[in-house]
Amino acid sequence: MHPYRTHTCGALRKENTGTQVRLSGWVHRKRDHGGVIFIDLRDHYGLTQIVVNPEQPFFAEAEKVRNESVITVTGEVVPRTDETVNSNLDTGEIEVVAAEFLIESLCDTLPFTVNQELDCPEETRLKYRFVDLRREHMHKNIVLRAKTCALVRQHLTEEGFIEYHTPILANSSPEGARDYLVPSRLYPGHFYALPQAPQQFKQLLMVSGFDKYFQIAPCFRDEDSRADRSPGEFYQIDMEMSYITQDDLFVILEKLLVRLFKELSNKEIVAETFPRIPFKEAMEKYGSDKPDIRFGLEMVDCTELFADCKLKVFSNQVKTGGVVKVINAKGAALQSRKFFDDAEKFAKSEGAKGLAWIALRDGDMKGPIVKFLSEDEKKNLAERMGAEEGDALFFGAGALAETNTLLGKVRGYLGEQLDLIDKNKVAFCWIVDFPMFEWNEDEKKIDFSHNPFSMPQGGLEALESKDPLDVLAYQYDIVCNGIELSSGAIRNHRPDVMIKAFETAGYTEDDVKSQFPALWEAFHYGAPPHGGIAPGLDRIVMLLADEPNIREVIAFPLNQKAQDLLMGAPSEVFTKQLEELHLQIKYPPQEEKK
RNA sequence: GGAGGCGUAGUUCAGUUGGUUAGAACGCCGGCCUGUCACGCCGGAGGUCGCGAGUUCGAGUCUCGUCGUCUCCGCCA
Repeated sequence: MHPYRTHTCGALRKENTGTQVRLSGWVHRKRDHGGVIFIDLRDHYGLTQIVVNPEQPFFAEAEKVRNESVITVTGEVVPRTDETVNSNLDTGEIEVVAAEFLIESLCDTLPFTVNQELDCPEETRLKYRFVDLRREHMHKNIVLRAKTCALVRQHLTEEGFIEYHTPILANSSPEGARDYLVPSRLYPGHFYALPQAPQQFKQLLMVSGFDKYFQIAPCFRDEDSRADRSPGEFYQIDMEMSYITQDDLFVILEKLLVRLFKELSNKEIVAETFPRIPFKEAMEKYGSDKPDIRFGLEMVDCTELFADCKLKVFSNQVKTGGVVKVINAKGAALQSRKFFDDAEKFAKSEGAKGLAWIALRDGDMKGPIVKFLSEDEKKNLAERMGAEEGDALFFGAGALAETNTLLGKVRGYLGEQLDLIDKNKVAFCWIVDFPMFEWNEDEKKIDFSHNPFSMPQGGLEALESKDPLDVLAYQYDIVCNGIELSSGAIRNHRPDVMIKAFETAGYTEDDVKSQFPALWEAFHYGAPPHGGIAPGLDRIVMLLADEPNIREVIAFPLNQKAQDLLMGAPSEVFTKQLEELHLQIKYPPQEEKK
């Protein structure tokens, strides 16, 4: 076997002039001038130009070698003349003149190009992921992901955290997402479940007397995918701490996230202490519990201004307990009629009955609804909204929750259409004070609105004295640019408070005991107050890399239908394997086995 | 489970009111070229227009169905 490289393809500089080197890598691009061939040789580290002269015995071989074949070249480092220096390359001041040329392995005709990143179907990219990952932006993303993990470990270790490993073969949990099950060979009819999150384990570690826990934890959920949600599996930066308040935790997480974005992206962090927005306020102002606060367009309640309005769409809502909410799109009055029509079309596509609007131009209010408004109503509206010449107002009217959500979507739409979103900024916020319970209209009962293990604000006293629907929880979300990075909570570590909370949601003490035996037991043996959070690693890397799709930051993602097109998972298994596991397959009617 | 967008060469796309042999760029194959760096020039191959049915003298184009794919809703710590 011949020796491989002495240097990488990103290493050589002018100072290396005159040395004999050996480089190995992929043929990134070839420029064949007949008399001389230039090869851009690529490896993980960079590109180096190789020169092959015609008198060499391997010249014909070099002419034939296709892009993405792997070669090893030996030769001298030669400085480039001033005119031929390539300032786009780190190694652009030199080139290597080939004296030996070895083909390590050949490349077939490619399914898509590596040296030009043209779009191609994701299906093809996933099937040839090993080629796709060679492309610069994918290669960068995966490296960025590794850097993110390294920095998380470094930072959290410096902050006194310890990384733990929790089981992958865990137990099925009754609430939450659908589990991935693993059949047990030793116990017929029994199953492990892959963890949806190491939630209970990390809480048990706190009870076990450890203090600051973290884990870059794989999580498995059998749910459908989205652009920002990978199917099947994803990673969380899972954290838990004892003796901590909500505010303590916020400071710790702010430090981590600010450091990640400062060191790994060029983006401007809008505020290093993230605004804390109560859930209710977020819904009122942004119509979302994951608002993008890189832009304004906040919704303002104008309900009472339209109590006696001639426009029935508004006044009827006011009379029947609904609301009228308004957005002031500053400077949008001069947009075309099509702009307003499109906005209404968007609102309708989201389920709105319509989208009223008013444009302030030529010193007056213009728009289809203006004729129904009195002078007083116009004046009060303009005052409430701070509306001036050049602004455009958009209206949502209806039941409170639906109007908030709908107009919130319109807000996002307008933010994009009016180009108000600065892609170079990252705006974090905390959503706090989530309600502990919510009303389940279908089943006519009170449900937990998020995590049943959150500590209610005010503890036992609040549960006993307040209307359950008014009880808030120490439950919070961290949101970045309109993407939810994580939920978290100060946990409920008191069995008495737990029983009361579960009773409120219609469960008995026995339910708690039987469904969550480990935590229930553990909390009877001295449990410290504790809390935590678990920001999604993939989503963070997605934001750092500015990728719109989470699969762009995962080396081998499943496709939308939870298939691995490269490896062929999921696949059928041998009958013997099924027998060992005491399993029999019952196919759905249309999919009889061939 | 539901809705929408898309589906034409290996890849990205064009393709007129339905009308002759479906085009371009990149890639591939062959030839020419000694300083390029998205090298250049000449030539060539490559297509079941996703699939099936229908309307029509005639369908890439219109209709219906079906499959695939992406996005969204449902679902989701």
